[in-house]
Amino acid sequence: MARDELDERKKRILKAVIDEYIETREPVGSRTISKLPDMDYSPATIRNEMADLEELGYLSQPHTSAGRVPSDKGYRLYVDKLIKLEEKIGFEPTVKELDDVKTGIQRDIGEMSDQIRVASELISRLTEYTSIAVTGTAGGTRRIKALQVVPIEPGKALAVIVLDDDAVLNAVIQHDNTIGPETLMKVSTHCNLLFAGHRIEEINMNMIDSVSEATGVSRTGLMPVIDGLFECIKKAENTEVHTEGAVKLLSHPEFSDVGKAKGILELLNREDLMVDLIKECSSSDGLVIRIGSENKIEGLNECSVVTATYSVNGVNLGSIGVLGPTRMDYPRVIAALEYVRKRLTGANELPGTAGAAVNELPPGNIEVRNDGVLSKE
Amino acid sequence: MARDELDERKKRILKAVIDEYIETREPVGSRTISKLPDMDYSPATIRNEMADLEELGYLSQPHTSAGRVPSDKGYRLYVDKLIKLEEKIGFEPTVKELDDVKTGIQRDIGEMSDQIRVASELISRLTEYTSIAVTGTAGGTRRIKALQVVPIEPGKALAVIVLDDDAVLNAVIQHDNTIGPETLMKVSTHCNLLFAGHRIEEINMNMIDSVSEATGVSRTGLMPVIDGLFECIKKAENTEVHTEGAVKLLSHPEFSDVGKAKGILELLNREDLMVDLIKECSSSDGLVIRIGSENKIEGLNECSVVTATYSVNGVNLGSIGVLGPTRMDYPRVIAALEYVRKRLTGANELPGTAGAAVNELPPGNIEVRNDGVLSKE
DNA sequence: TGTTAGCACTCTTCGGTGTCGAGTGCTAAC
DNA sequence: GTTAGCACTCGACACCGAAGAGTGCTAACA
Repeated sequence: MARDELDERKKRILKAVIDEYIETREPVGSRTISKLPDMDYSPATIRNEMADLEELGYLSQPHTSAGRVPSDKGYRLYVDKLIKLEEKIGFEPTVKELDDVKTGIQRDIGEMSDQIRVASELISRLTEYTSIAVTGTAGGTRRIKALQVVPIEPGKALAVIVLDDDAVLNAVIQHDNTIGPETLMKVSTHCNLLFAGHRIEEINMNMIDSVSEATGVSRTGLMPVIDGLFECIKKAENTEVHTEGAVKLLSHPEFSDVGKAKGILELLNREDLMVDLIKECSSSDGLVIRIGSENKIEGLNECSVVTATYSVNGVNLGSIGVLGPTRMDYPRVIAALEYVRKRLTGANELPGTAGAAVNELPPGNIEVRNDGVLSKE
Repeated sequence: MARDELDERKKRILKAVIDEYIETREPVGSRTISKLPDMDYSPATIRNEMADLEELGYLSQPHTSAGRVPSDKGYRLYVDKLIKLEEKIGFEPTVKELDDVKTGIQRDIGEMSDQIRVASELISRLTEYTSIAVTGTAGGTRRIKALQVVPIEPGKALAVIVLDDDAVLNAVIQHDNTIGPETLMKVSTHCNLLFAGHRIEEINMNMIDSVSEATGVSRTGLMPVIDGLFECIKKAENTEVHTEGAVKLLSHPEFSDVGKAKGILELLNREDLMVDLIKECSSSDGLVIRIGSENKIEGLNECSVVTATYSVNGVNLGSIGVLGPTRMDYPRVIAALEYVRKRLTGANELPGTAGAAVNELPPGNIEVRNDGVLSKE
């Protein structure tokens, strides 16, 4: 049936109901809607339309004599078709917040994951929701800029690698005591010369043999060093999960039941689940929105997650997800994630995209509508 | 008046009331106490004693016809004088838990603060309360074991320091481009020779001049390098706060009110406050217990904090605090903190104290009593 | 003198009842 | 197709009374 294609009035009413519900968290009645500006219908008409919308599955009623509440399907339509573009990007953080982005994101050296973490913190503050940052799995695509092996004491050394995105990694090397410090330095210099500019997985036996030849250290003697380098990279690849503003969940009345809140906070601590949750959504380069039961994790059925994946220079930095009740301020969350994308990309001065990033709206999920004045107070 | 010195029977009743209250969280009535084994008095007698204890400030009544609830003063006496030694140390973690200590605490190299963090996690799991780990301020007392300056690219280098407790620290050095990589290596070697074995604050102008002389780099040219070293140490000194098991707060019925829970969880996120809270208690080398209003932080008046400070080889590693409701299982918390102290000290093989640590009970706060069989089911 | 039994009293908890109001669905009129 | 009117439903809230836990006090007892 083509009945699923709503007419304009139904869409307007649905949007009004959802906007209202997002704001008040009260089931909204026909009278409330009919009183809105630019809503020129009587409560009775609205009632009929709302009954239709309920039949179609976009709204539901907590009990017979209550107003209507959006269903997951309703929210889906809302984020896909009903939110206007301006609502999404008409949004600017305060000066203070901008400063934070600068000091946080623009620091030019150090762990790249710091950037995502700071961004996550910012997003949590901007949206007043919990944000989850997942970094990592970028190691494979990054190149070695410099490396050094630092002798610590007999049998112990420290491998230090600087990657091309200025991340500094180190790992301890335990070697049998046959290599003296001077030799180790020579190994270090040669490895640096040979490996710089390459990705870690490009290191091959030829290179190792060449180092072996130049330094007089046997292949097996070199292995602990090579292992140390790999361990560095492994550290960088290790996905890190960072949650920001978890307590904010408690501000939302949907979690005023401690048991419920506890359940979700416990899920937040399950790093494996969070990685799945965020990563699963990060295939696309845009925003992905998961509403209520669309989340596969049990216990998140009353939550929505909006995820954005960030990459700079083609390097995947990580993803940030915003977690809140399904009754979430979607426009604001989308705006915040896109805003930070712009900053993050701009801060790293990727030529050609820095300024344009804000216009890169998520593909597919969002569509611009220019009809009726669906303004929201 | 010497009335504050309670007779044996009052103490027994007080302890019974507190034990009972800790277990059930119900105001405890005279009948309940009189039914306990080894409590050979009628409810009426108990009632009289309880009335006295209330008058003395050790108990209080939520309302006229309710049972009694311990006051902060009551808990104070409880932890100071009433808990038996066996209750405190008769406690062993499971095999799984022991493994965790081993893999976590015994890792022989890396950031020392990891140890405290793992210990904190363990304590939270053992006690089912929230634990707060504060590390740091140890940098000043640690010595440099090895250091290295790694050239990264023109104008940029990386300072790496290994301290005598095997902590590895690094910081980025930005220098004007007058020092070439070879010279930098020479500087590195000379600094390593001169500074190894010293504490960072022992580095003086004489040493720097000596490096300057040997390498031909001017004093001012060397300063960025020295600054980088200091920055490393600053990183180590930077107190880090790590909270474990914050969600567990929500398990306790005293925080079933979301507002209350939120308030405390927000406090937990305030690193500055947590550092104050934990550090303030860490002057002594034993356990410090702060009950309810004894905590200076407003909003923690219904909580107790038990803090232990850990040091190995005279080096202060940090402190761990356990945060829970005043109705906390003090014996268990004390046991857990002492148990971990033993492990932490043992793991680092401090001769002479490893085995004895468990007997080092906190000075002053705890006293052994051998009277009446105050057994607890 | 210390202990205990008995009893009246207090105060919370909880289930039941009644009212109020918001909101609906339906019908009939416009 | 829209709207006014009206009966109906159902949750929220306040009120009431019974039940029960626990107390303080008094008087009797060892």
